[in-house]
Amino acid sequence: MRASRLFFPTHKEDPAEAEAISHKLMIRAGLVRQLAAGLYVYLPLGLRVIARVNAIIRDEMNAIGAQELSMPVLQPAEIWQQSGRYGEIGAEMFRLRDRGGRDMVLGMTHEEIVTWLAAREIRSYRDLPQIWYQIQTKLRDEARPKSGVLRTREFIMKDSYSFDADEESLEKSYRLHIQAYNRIFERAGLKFYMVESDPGMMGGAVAHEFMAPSSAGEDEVALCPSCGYAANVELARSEPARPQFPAPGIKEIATPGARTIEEVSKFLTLTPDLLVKSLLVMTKQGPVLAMVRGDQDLLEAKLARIVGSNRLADPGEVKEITGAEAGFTGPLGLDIRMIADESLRDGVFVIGANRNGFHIGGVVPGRDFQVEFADIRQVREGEKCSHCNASLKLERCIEIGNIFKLGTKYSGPMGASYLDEQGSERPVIMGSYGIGPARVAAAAVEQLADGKGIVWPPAIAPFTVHLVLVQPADGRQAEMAEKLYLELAALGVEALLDDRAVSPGVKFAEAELLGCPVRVTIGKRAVAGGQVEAGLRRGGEEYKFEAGVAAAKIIDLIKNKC
RNA sequence: CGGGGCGUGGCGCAGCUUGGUAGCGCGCUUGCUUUGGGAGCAAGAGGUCGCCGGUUCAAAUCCGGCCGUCCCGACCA
Repeated sequence: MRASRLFFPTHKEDPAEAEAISHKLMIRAGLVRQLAAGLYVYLPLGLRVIARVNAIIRDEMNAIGAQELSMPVLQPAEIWQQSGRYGEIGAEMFRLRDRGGRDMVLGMTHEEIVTWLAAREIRSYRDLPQIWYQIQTKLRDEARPKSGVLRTREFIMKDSYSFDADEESLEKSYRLHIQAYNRIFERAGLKFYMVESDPGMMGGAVAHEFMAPSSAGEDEVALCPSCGYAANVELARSEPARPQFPAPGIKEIATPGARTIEEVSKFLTLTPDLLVKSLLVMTKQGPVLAMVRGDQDLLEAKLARIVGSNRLADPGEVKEITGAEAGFTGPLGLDIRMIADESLRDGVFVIGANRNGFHIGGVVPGRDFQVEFADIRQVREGEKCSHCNASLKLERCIEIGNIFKLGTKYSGPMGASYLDEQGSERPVIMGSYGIGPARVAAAAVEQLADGKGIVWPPAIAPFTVHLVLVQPADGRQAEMAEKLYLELAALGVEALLDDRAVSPGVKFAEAELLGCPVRVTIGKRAVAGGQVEAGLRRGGEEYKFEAGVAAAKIIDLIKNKC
C-alpha cells in the first residue's frame, strides 16, 4: 500500500475527549473516528488491525474443530422470552418493532439464537459434540460507553458455543477453548491472565475471564504470585490478618458524636479491625443487615449473589428500621436477615447499639446474635492467598475474553435436547465463549505504546514494514524504494510505502505514531552508500543492509527480532 | 440513573467574570524557497459561538430549558 493513496488522517494533538492511551492513539493514528457515544467508524488502518486479530481467531478456532457460521443481529423478541432473558435484561437491550408490529430486539449476544438452531437440528448423541462460532456485531445500550473502543454500544465479538452430551464432554470443549484462547492472545502479543470470574447473568456455575493488565481496564483481578491463584475481585477470596481480640462480655459504651468507623475507632482507641461496619441494604425481600469488619469494604456484587439486587438504605429508612441514625447501626435487637462477612467469625467486636450516641463492645457474632456468615468483602492487596498463604496482588485489567459453562440454562427452556444411546431424551450441555477483537487491539496499544505512538505486536500490526522514502522527487531514491517494495511483496510482506511529498520529519513522526514493527528508510544516504537502514519500532535497534539483499534481510529481521 | 466537567472554523484552545461587529496555534489552499526528524516566507479560504427561549438598544458573554459529549459512581451477556 502506498501512503499517498491510503486514507489515514492523523492528528498531532490528543483529542480533547479521550482519556485512555489507546483511545488517544487510535484516533491520532487515524484508526478510528467516533460517530456518537460508543459508536465508532473503523478507518482502513483500524480495520486492517481488526482483520488481523480476526484471522488469528479464525485460525485457532478452526484448529480446535470449531465451525464458523453467522447469525442475525436482528432477532424476534419471542426467542428471548423463551429463554426468560427478555424480562431479566433491562434497558441494556435495544428493543424495537417491525412493520407488522412484532417485538424485535438487536442481539446483545447469541445464546438464544444458537440454542434455537441446536434445538431444531441436533437430534442424536451422534450429532455431538459441536462447537459453532461467528464473528458478529453485538449491540448493547450501555449505561456508560467509555475509553474509546474499550466499551462501545456496537461492537464485534467472536462468540462460540459448545454442545455436548454430558458434563465430561463439556469439560473437554471448555479446555479446548482455554487452549485456543491462550494461543490467540499469545499470538496477538498480549500480556494476559486467565482468572476465575462471576458467571453473572450468563448463568452456569463455572466461568473464567481472560484479562490483559492495563490501567485503562474496568476490572480488577487478585493474583497470587506464589500458587497462581487468579480471580476477578468480584469473587476473589483471601485470608485477612486477624487482630488480637479483647475478652468477650457485652457492655454498652457511650460514643457521643462518633458515627464513622474512623471516629469510633479514634474515640475508643481501638483499631478499625475490632469494629463491625453494619450496612443496612434494601432488597426485594426487605431490609438486610450486611456486616463487614471496620477495616474492610463490602463488595456489593458478592452480597448480590446472596440477596439479589440491593441498594444502600437511605437515612430515613435506617432510622425507621433500626430506631437510630446511620452511624449507630448494629445487629442486636433487629429482626431482619443478617449476613456477616466470614472474617467476623470467632471474634470479639464493637457494634452499633441502634441507639444514638452508643455502641456495644465485647460482642461475639454468631453467639450473641444469629447471623449467616458469607464472603461479602472486597479483597485487598497484601491479604493472604486462601490456597497458599502468600500475599495477593491486585491488578487492573481489560477483559479481552471470557468462557462460561452454561450447562442446561438455555437448552432446557428452549428444548435443545438429543436422544442418548438408550433412546432417552436429554438436554444438550452448553458452553459459551467470547472474545472482543477491538479490545484485543486496544489492549495491545495500552500495553506497548510509548511517548511517540503505537507499538504494534507484529502479528496484528496494520503493516509489518513501513518503508520511508525520504525524497520521492529524487529518482534514485524512488527507484530504490520501489524495487524494495516490490521485492518484499514478492516475498509475501505487504509494506506501507510512504511516497508522499511531505517533509521527512512528518514521515518519521507518523511512522512512529502508526507503530509498524519495522521501519525501513531510503534517502540520500541509501543512494550514496547502497545500503538501506532498518529500525525496530520496539526497542529501537538499527540495522544496515546492502540494497541487493535488503528484502531477504528484512524478512530475517521480522522472523528473528519481532 | 446520581454527581461533576466541557460544547467557539477540520483539530487543539483563548475570549465569558465586567454584554458593544470573534481571536490564537495546528491543519487546509496558492506561489516561491526548502528536503534525514512534525520546514521557511508571502498571500488566502474557512465560524448559525450546540439548540430553543428569555433579559437588553445590543448576547459567544447574563438567565431558563433542552441536546450532545467526556470523567467519577451505579450498571455491565
